[in-house]
Amino acid sequence: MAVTMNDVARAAGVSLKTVSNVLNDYEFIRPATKQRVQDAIAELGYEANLTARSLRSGKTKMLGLVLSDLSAPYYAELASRLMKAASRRGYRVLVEQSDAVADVELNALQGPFRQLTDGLLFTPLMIDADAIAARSGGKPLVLLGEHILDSRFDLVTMKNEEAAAALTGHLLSGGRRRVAVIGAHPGESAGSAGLRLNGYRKALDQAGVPFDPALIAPCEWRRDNGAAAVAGLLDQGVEFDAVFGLNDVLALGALHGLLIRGVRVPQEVAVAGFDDIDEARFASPSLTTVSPGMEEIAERSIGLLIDRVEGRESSGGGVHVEAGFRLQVRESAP
Amino acid sequence: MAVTMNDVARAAGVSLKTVSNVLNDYEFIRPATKQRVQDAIAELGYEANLTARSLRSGKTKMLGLVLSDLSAPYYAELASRLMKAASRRGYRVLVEQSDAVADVELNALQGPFRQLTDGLLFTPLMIDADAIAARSGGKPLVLLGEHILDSRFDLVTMKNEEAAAALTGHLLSGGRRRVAVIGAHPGESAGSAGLRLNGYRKALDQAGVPFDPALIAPCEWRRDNGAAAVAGLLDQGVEFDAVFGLNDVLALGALHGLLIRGVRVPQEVAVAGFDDIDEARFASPSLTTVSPGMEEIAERSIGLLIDRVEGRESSGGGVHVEAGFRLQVRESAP
DNA sequence: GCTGGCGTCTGCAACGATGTATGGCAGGAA
DNA sequence: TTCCTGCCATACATCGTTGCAGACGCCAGC
Repeated sequence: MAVTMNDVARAAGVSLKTVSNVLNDYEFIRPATKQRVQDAIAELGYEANLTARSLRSGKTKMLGLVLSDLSAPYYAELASRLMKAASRRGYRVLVEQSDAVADVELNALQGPFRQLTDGLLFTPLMIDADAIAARSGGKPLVLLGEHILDSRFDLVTMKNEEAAAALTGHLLSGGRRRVAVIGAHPGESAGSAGLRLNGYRKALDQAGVPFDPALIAPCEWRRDNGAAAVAGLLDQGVEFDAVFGLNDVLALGALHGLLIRGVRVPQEVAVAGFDDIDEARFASPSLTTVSPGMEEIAERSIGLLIDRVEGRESSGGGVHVEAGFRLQVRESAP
Repeated sequence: MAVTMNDVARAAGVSLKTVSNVLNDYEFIRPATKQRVQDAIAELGYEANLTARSLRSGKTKMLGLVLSDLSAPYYAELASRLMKAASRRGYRVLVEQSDAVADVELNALQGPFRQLTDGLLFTPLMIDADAIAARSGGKPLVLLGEHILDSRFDLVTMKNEEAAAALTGHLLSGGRRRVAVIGAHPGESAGSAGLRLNGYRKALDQAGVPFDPALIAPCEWRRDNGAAAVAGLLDQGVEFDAVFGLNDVLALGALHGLLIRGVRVPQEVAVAGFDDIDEARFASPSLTTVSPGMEEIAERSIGLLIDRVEGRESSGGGVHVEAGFRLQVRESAP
């Protein structure tokens, strides 16, 4: 059997509760007593039973993270950073993959997963604000990403529109005039795809370059779709001198698709992405992209969530954080 | 407050324990009683309190996964698959990143992390078998990877040596004679690097090609090191007509490094990797590599661990599983 | 010398579930 | 009838911790 607080109490010649008080930094304990208890703890190798503590206190010191797929590089990096940020503050992160399935997202909000965690970081993809509001009980919830913009919820996001505009502006200032966009989600305005497309259009307007719907290729954000999309454009005879992949894996897929077809990058077509995943630096040619300040996103969202969990942040309305971004100009679009 | 079993019992007009019995599929319950209880559960929206259940039963239905860095593509994909495999069997996975720091690895074996989980999947990098044996308490433990080969422990691994030999054989049969190896770990024989290097040497021997130490570039398995290593070889004037990156990110880094220096792949130098991460298919040129049967690794290791946890597998000695592999021939080394 | 307050420590109950032991009530065997 | 056995349900203790209320001793103040 494991050593319990009772064993420690007996060994130190104090009551159970005094041991508990020592462990919880209760103020009024004589230094001598405290020392005796700590010695007993060390001697017996006592470790607090986290399950019992959770049952009693109602806190698990775990935070939930819901995202579609941990194997996507952007999410993998984000998860890694979030876990480190949480760890620094004494929390663990429990990850749930939704596979972008609505039912899974709903269950993560209220099922056993929620019960195991003190607060939730949630990337909603398939469900809307009302569904979230209806399901999410009293526990703290911070949304990640941009699919929901609702004053009821805390949200940590990036400057999608500005960053996309800056990136498009960079392409235009390099003399490109026909910038294809890959990965649009038609009809969506609040999601990353919609916002980034908005930024693209704004940059075109500002430069006086006409918008051509033929240049917009809709698809899901998967690597192979990037390659397929440029192949489609080439096959349809659509002329373009630059490609803006709405995220990096799309752009990298597009890069691959172009090179396969013998199109030179960046001489004939420039390619740019969004996210600045590790891989972007080491592609050939290396990928021009936007760095979304992931470290800031991780730090701020964990900070905000823990503040809520521990009752430090209690402003009623949803707090809205926008992390900064940085243009990473590399070989694919100098 | 949340609904408890007591509320359900009252609503159904039965005792607390009867509700518990219904939930745990106890055999002798009258169908009518069972129905009444289930109705009450549905009506009140009762959900079992997992923390209380854990405290009482001593099981958490969580498995621990210790790896160095979740943002490495190989680990991200592995973690994703492990989580799905666990989920199918009613378990969750709690991930701990060790950053390849010995202390963190040791603490994962015995600290609070261990307490939160019913069993552990562990990728040891910095600590040896004796350290593991000394720290790991009575709970089930399955090792992943190849740094430890000890009959005391269960181990799920891949056929590193055979696969590396097959890959090297492929390069040789394509007419290459000077195959550089990137990512060796000098002095290591049991780890992935050592085993893969062994396979390389065996394939050379079998083909009667002499081994040249000048072709072996030691470095840590990071993307940038791949590029740096080929640059180093080129600068030193070492001649080579193929590069074997001991994992894919090294190979991709090398690919990048070669292309930057104007070396044509595969015309002048062939490049091959190991792991078959998603990115390998979409590199330019696409990367020849070895697919290590990750799905099988995930399935077998989770299966083995849960068998241990639930007491189905109780053979004393360590079970040793080797997943199959497949050569993925692509453009970088046709 | 009594009261009041402060510092220090203690006992009891409770968190919400499950294991053990046991108690009824049938119905069949002795 | 009596005893036993099989089915169904219950009461109580228990897992290891923390919150609450209070007890105890000591000193200051009057």
